[in-house]
Amino acid sequence: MAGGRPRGFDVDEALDRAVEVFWRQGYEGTGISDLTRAMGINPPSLYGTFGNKEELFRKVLDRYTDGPARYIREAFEQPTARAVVERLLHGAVDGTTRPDCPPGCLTVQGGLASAPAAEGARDEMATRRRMGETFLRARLEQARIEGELPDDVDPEGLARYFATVHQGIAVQAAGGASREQLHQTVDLAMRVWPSRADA
Amino acid sequence: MAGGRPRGFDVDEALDRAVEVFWRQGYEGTGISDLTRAMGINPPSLYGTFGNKEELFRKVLDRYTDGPARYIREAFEQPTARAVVERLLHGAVDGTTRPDCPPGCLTVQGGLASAPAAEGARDEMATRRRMGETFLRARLEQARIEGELPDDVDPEGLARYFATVHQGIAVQAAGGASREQLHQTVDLAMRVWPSRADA
DNA sequence: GGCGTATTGTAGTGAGCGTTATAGATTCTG
DNA sequence: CAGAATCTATAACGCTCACTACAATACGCC
Repeated sequence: MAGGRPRGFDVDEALDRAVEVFWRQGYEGTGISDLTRAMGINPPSLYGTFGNKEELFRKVLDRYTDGPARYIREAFEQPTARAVVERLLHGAVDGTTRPDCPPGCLTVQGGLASAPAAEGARDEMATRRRMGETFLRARLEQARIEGELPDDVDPEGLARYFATVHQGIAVQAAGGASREQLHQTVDLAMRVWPSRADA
Repeated sequence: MAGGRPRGFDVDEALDRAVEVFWRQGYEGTGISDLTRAMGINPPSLYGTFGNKEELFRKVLDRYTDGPARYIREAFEQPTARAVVERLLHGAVDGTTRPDCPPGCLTVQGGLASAPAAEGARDEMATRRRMGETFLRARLEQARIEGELPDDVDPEGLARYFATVHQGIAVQAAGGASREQLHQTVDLAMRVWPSRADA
């Protein structure tokens, strides 16, 4: 086993550049030349290191989950279910309106419709969106068991509502809505949270 | 002025086919060959009749507004602002989950991120999304003046909230959510509607 | 130093993109 | 029927797409 010529670029740094390009232009709107230019490498380096466009995109999604979309995992560390949801939605607002990043959410931008050739990437994005909703639903079920939520609340329906708001925020941000405006929207959305008086 | 050879296809019928293709595959995911195949015509007929891809897409958006998205205009015919919003959101659920059409909303699918070349189409979709929100805001302002809404309500913020839910529904539908599930989501979202007791 | 190995830049692959030149077909006018 | 006008199909345009052969380069190991 020998050494071989060392890689001339930092993999994570290159991934960060790729995240931004896919984020701004979507999967289908991004060409390999856009990526190589932003990453500062040539096509053979890209293919040698990341496989192909779709595999690179999956690695970009992972990097996105651990980076700009870290707020999702962090939200679930909150002590109460209500705090989890508040943190999730307000975090989404901050994450989709960062001045140094494209507006919107990587897993939504261009992940709704696509040519058959991009089906793999589209399905991957849909799966990741569903995962967040599933986690939230489990957290709400736990909250009902623990008494934080009334018994007559439907955790699945409530989780879907908040997921809908979450994704709506991404569309709003992509359309140019401001951070302040969307934080206000989240405050409104939180009014749906069931109070014990409701039941 | 002479007659010339008559057109061998129905323009509106061809537009309907184009609507469905763009709806399913997005603007960038749709090739001219996809369109000509679905419309049953050849490229010169497409270009002679509709201009080019972007002009065709604008005509497709118009046709979509008068067809599958008719519910938006119709919602504003309701007598009260609350009924307008209810009709708007429940109409959106039905429109984005039609069994005979692609799931989701044409003005959202692929309208969030794109290559610079598709900027025109993207801007057009963003503008149309904003229009609905602006109309709704005006209707809510009117409702406050007429006393249907309390004075301390912010029509702009409330309109943005419902627009967020509206667009979130489109993402949910594109991801496979069912009609029943989303109608339930709308019922939850409507709980934000301000009651006079709130103020 | 020489060998094996991994990464590099250059250049190019076939396929598909949006678009159009060209010529034949079909209509109305005179 | 002659001629102008319009739409048609075939075929191709230049360009970009995702992807890769190839040969040169830079390392660890013996």
